[in-house]
Amino acid sequence: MTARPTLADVAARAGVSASTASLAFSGSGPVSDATKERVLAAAAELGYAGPDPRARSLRRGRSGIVGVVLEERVRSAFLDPVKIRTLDGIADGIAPLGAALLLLPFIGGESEGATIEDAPVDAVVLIGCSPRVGHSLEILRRRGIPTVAIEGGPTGDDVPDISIDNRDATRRGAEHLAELGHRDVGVVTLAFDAERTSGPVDAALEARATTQVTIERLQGARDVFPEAPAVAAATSSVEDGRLAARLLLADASGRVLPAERRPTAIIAQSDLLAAGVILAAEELGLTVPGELSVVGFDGIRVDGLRHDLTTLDQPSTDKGRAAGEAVVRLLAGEPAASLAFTSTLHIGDTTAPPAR
Amino acid sequence: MTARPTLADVAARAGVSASTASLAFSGSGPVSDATKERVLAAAAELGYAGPDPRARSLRRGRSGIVGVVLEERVRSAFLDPVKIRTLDGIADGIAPLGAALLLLPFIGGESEGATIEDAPVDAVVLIGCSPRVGHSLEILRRRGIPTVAIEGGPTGDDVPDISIDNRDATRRGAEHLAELGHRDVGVVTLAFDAERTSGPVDAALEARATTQVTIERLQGARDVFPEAPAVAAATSSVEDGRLAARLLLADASGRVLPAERRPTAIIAQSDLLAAGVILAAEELGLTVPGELSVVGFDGIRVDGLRHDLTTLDQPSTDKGRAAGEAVVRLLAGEPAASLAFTSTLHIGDTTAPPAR
DNA sequence: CTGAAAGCGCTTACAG
DNA sequence: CTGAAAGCGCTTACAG
Repeated sequence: MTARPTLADVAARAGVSASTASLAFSGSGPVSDATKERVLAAAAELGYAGPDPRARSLRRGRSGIVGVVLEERVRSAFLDPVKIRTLDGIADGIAPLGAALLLLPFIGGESEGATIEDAPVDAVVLIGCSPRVGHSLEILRRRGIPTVAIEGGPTGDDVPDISIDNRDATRRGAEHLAELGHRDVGVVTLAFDAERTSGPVDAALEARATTQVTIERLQGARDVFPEAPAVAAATSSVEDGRLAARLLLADASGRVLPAERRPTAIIAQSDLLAAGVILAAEELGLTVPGELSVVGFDGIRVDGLRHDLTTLDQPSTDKGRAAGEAVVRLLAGEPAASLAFTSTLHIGDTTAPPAR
Repeated sequence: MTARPTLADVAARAGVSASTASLAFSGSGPVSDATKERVLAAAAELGYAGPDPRARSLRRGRSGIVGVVLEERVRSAFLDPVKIRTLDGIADGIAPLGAALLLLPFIGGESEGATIEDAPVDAVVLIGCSPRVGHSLEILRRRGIPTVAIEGGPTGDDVPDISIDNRDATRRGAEHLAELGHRDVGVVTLAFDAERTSGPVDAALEARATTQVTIERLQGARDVFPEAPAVAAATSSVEDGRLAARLLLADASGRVLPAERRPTAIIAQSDLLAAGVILAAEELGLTVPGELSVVGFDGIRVDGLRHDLTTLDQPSTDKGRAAGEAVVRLLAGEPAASLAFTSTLHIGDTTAPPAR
């Protein structure tokens, strides 16, 4: 026979009923050792590799798969170390489920295929806030799929949101600079909108902002330095941090500004951006922290950075793990609450009193 | 009613048969507009979100999911830009399928849950070679799941393997150095074994090597410089590249070796390692390429690196896309052949004639 | 400890 | 264009 063998074939060959054969595989019922052995032997002879997961998941009502909705395509999502850690935490958090992670493209992409609209998932984790989170939530609610958001903004009572103290944490970083004596402080921000507009931040850009995290962290900086000029970076990367910093430290022709016309410190909204700021400073002949203090955000180790960055250490993995644990709870029919984590100010060697 | 509505409920409410309701949703048969509308209206009233993917996949015999087997846990896998690009290419290649990607942990990890042994996948892509690839292939063969390997080494006729010219490409990079006049060349390699042993490479380490890529690239370097000393890095990262390079450029106390006792060029087996080599050189006061030439491998843009790295540009995304396309072909019942891509030597500004 | 029966929710030939 | 029927492959109460 060329068709793949089924449990019925195995049962027939072993001379038992399908029910008994099923029990022999799942181990969830009493089967005599002798029978079990006979079933397994028959399976081996037939080349039967175990119960079909599709049939099992229909029957059990569970697929054993947890979906993760990424904001962008795979490539861009995994360029961000924080997102990777979060994903790793999710994998950890759902470990008791023994479920695998299904990468789901953000709806709105033209992917006709598996989306949150029809993927065989038992639960979904939404990563990152976005104007379209609302729409995703609606679809998932309708499908009755338990959902957890990470930094999803307001989600409603049925969807736990796992977040961090973006504003408070940034404020603490800013206060650290203020205590060192800094008065002229610039900010290098993450993107504000889906178009990832880069360059000096003005009221118009702030008004059309859709990225909660960027706004909250900017507010934290402004809580201490209300007049701080800000420059938006297109992506969270060293290179874009470098470009943004040059707008704060150099003139149009790329020459370093005189000391009284440039900030003595820069608050970057991510560690990758901060690494770019440091790079820009050093290229312009400015020492860090002597002539420029730099504060980051995230607490990742930037590969290749030779500084101990002063930063707000956020628990990315914990965030993911908490989301995973919330999924486990929801699937067990238990309530799962929203949760806000606290970031820790790590004082490294990139901040010091200003030279003047 | 509190239970989730089914297609039968919708059909009943619309006053049609289940078959017709099914057709209204799938669009794969002739249904009058009026009937279709009635069905959709009934679905809306009942809050029916569409056919259950589990039932559909059982009936159709397809789940719409392609599994990707990673060598390690999520975190480590996504630290490697080449792997991310490959994944992105796979997503691209299987796009016609409209299938989603399921991240499967390498078997052998203790994950009890969804593995290649029982995940509801239509096909699987194995990324990266490893001693355990053989075992994975056996399981997948038994399950009758079409499989494609990327750099999987010898896989057998039924499993297409997508690879690149690791040895030839590296040899071309080495020849470029030879033509520039280099005679004393060192190599910084990727890991040889699962334990990721780092440090000077000796015969014993080479003998127990399990990573095909590392071996092939080392052979390519030895084709031109048979005596080249090699140092293994634990991971493909800037930091580990820096540490390995120091073993070739400095003495035990960290002082730079005299010119006649250190290589004039280093071949690194990845661009991240090459960036680390450059970093080490600059920290030791050596100029690149004046006092040290550096060749990388991969052709990724290393975030923050201010050099135009001389490297072997490998088509990572194409590799992934080809694997995805092979999956599409296998699922269509067509044959899919193994494929070897060619890398291109990109001559940047990190190689020059040796000073002496 | 084992078996007969029902059914998970859908799709697909097959008639009409 | 629409409906009745069978069945995808399994698991789970329920009897015995």
